Amino acid sequence: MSEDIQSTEFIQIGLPDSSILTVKKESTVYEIIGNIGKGLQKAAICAKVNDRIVDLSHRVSADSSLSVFTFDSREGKEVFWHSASHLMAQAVKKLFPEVKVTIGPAIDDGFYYDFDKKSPFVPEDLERIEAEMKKIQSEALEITREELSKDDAIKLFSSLNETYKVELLNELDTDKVSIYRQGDFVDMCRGPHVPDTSYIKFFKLLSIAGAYWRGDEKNKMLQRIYGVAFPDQKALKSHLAILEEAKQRDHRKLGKELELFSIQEDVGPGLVLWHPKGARLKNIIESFWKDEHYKNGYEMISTPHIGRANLWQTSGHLDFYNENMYSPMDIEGQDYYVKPMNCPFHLAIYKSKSFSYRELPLRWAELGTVYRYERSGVLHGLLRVRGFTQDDGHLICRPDQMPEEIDRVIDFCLKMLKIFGFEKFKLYLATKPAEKSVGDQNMWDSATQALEEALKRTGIGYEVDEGGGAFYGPKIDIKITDALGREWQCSTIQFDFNMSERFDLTYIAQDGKKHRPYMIHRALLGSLERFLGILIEHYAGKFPVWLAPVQIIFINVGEEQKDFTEHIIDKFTNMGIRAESDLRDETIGYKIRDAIGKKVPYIGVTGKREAENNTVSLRKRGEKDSSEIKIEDLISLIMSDMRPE
RNA sequence: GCCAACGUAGCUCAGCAGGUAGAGCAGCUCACUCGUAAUGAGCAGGUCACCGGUUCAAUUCCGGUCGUUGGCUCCA
Repeated sequence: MSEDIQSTEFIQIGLPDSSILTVKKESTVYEIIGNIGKGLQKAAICAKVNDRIVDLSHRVSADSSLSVFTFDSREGKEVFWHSASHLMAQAVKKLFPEVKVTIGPAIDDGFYYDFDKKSPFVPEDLERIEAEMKKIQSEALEITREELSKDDAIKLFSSLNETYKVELLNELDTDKVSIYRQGDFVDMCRGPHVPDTSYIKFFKLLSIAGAYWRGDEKNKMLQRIYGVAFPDQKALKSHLAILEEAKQRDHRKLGKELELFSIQEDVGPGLVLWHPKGARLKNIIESFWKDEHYKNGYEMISTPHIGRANLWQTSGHLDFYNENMYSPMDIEGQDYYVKPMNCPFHLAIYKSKSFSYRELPLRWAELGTVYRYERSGVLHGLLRVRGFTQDDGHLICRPDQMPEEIDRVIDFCLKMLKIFGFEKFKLYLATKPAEKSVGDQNMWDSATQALEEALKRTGIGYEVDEGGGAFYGPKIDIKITDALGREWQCSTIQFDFNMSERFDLTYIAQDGKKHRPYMIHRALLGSLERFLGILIEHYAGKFPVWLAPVQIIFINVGEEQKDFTEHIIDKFTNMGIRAESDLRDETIGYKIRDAIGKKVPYIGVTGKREAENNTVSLRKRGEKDSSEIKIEDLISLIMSDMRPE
């Protein structure tokens, strides 16, 4: 090559900090990163070259932009975990050659791989697989990408008897596919991947589960293995610690320990029994909820648990929600159904008189207990039950009032959730379901648009959940993030053109004619059962004073202070403070320990000194030291925390 | 509903190559009267989820049912 064209052998790489790096043409991404820094080169997992995420072995042949992803980025994690799933698949194929591989993606907090295996994996298999993975990891097998034609790929995977891969290939409409090899393992995969198996240093296989091929219950059930992996030991350990912490906070465990609720076989799965302390908690939330609703312009209404078939026919539930409803009961020859939703009753109230445009908007709310058939396998503590109390509400308004009503309800909702200690939210716009929906397309379009505009006005940002709407309309769902960073959906704001049609709702407008109002269903906490389950885990059972079923436990030091302690309890109880005493003939250390286990905000010790001074020795939750406080001061301390904010 | 695991005292869990069960905690009684995370002793507590089969004998083995758990599908 002559001197004068040498310049064309170099290309320019633009970095995110807008600096330019000049490198040799056909350099690998890995080499280029080496020019940025050795540390980054070592930590790099994949990179984005001109908006395409590529392997580090990717050769760059023209001027490009480049950004590097380490494990700390979402992209880096995804590639890392995806490679971990391949490592696991390779180990499984080695140990169980007869197994067919299917797919193995990264998920939010780890990865899985689905295998078709005749006899399911047993827990001991996980250890063997982990050991094999360790071996392959230490061999540092290079992970290489190849591109080949679809036909060649089909031939390849047919020869390997990987029928699932062949099935996937047959459905691809591209001509060229990529495969990745590591040692003797080959998988069809878009990639990218880490450069070699040594990257996947620290991992743990967590669980085995059945999963349908392609997520369709009509298909064969495959064997799924879940795992996590990290580039360093500390991260793995802290991840496992979070899993352990989640176990400790499990609302089913705490619900039992703190005597909040039970779900019993003889009563029925998915049916919650609220014990005194749990009912206390639930009642506190309910009365707070009612107060807030009155303050925010709502009226409370109250409706029955069952209704005649006619009602459910009119509402469309018998046609569209039947699989979630329980069989009817016969009352004097008429079919009655237990309610799966409250709305038909609310609309029946609306129908009972005629409304002027001046009376709108109506905001009606009810803590209505509904019953839905849930398949046995989906029940889960308080988070998924068959009977639950919705914090339901319906807004009926004129079309011109609609945007403001949606704004108001979103605002109300976020305020409410913040009061319960949730700070992070995600908003979703759920659009028309592909199958099973009512109402014409225009209605769907305009309703969806109205919700979307309201979402935009929040300024929080939102995602679209395509096809996630209810059969009767599009909706906004709000997800909260709890203390452990887990997301939960509670709130839902659902547009409903359909129900007002079906019930023929009208109001008299200024023109003296009947017009159709708009209707919104909304639940802020969702289901009280689920919300309480989430709250228990969010607070790890250590409820703030205003929610704590027991706010203070008094412990007497000796027999002589029994009367004094009982006198205090009476006083506190009269003030509406939730106080208990432990007057047992036990050592104070024992009773303190017991009270700490109950996670109450305050423990008050009453001994000789306190009885003489009319004080209490106050020990706050989480603190080891205590301090003497006057009874009156203690009362005002607790009283000042009786309401949130 | 599907795949897998599990179901023993109020709770957490041992145990049983088949001979009707044991611990700790909680409970009760007694003694101790105690100053901030377990005082000591004693007592009581179980149709080993339920139904059926094999067996001289089943908590143990086999089958079914119910329930729970981890997922899948579905969802507040």
